[in-house]
Amino acid sequence: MSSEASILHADLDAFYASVEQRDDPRLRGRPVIVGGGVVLAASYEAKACGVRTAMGGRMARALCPQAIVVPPRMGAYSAASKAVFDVFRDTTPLVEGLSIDEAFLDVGGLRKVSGSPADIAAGLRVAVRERVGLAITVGVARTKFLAKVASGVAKPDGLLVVEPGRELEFLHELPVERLWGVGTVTSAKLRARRIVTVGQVARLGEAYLVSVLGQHAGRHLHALAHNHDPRPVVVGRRRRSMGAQRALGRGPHTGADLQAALAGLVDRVGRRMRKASRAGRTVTLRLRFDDYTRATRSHTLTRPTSATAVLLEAARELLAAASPLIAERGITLIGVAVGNLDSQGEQLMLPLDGPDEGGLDSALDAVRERFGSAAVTRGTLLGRGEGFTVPLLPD
DNA sequence: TCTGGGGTCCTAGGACCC
DNA sequence: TCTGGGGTCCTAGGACCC
Repeated sequence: MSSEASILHADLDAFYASVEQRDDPRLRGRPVIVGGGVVLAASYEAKACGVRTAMGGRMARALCPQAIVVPPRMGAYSAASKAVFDVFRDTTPLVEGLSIDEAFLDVGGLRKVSGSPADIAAGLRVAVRERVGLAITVGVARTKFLAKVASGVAKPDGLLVVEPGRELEFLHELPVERLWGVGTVTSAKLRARRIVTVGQVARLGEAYLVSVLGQHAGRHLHALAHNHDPRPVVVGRRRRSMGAQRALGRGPHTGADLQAALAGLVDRVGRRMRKASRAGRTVTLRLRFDDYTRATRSHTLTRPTSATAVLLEAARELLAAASPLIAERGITLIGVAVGNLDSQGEQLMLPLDGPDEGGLDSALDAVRERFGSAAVTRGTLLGRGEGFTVPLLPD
């Protein structure tokens, strides 16, 4: 680990709501809630009334009757996100995106060019404000984990540098919920044992934490409480699954309703996969029931695909197998996800007339005819046998 | 507080192979 | 006839994050 605090965690404040306030001056300085049924984002003015992300819309309006509720504009948010990430990448090539509105930046080794990490972080905040018109909070520390904790503490519109000499002092005062990976369940387990602060966690043995929280969570928490986090900033992380889901509300829902919803979801996922040139093998059906219990059912195909028809067939079989459960408990949410994502496009086996080059070329021509000339080049051929396996990069 | 839509990672058992 | 240890893949569930 570097001896210098040179990892930045940059996090846009109340992202969706801030984009709305940026784009509509009438919303500035006023409580704004994005999303009607459920709160997707709340401006700081709305948060001051007690409105929280994922809260039901009815409750949010009760807490904050003067709030302005606007529908989400996902296109505007992803455009804003792109612009912000451009600013990040102009700062350092070592950018690891975590979500639409946050990223880690490693600025180690840039001191001579760009100044100290604290200077770089301050400059980043100014650049995001000037170029994109949004407020961003930055935490700076030696580890990713501590940088993330620091930005959480510094919100909103803040900057906090945790110097190496003061790390444990900073960390140990904090409530355990500040630790990345401690959610409601872990927090409740710890609080039941009168463990409330990170400092208290740090005084516990690893074996004890493992006995309470399990192997991974126990070790993880032990390490974090001592600020041990060797994870580097990783560039170019790829998505591992793609999914879509839809809340259905309380029933009754007919079989035809469910089939239609399923087809719509698979169509959406398939489109997104093809657009991203990804193919996947594992189809997972997600269900949530009237009593808020959940179930998943999955099936792994022999070959990766992004073809809607193939994915839908697998999803339908999973749904059919789950129908007794649905009849028993009542369904309120249905989702489909495709995992085991391949970096290649969909692969197609091409039969070959003969082993000669002419056979190859005519096979390629056949593919180009079907999928467009950009779909495949000779350099993309994978193997030779009965034919060729061609990674398709569909439109 | 009665819950949307998008993800990540881990655990654990069973099948299967050597 | 009874029996190892190790590894990988699949499935289902769960915790957590924004």
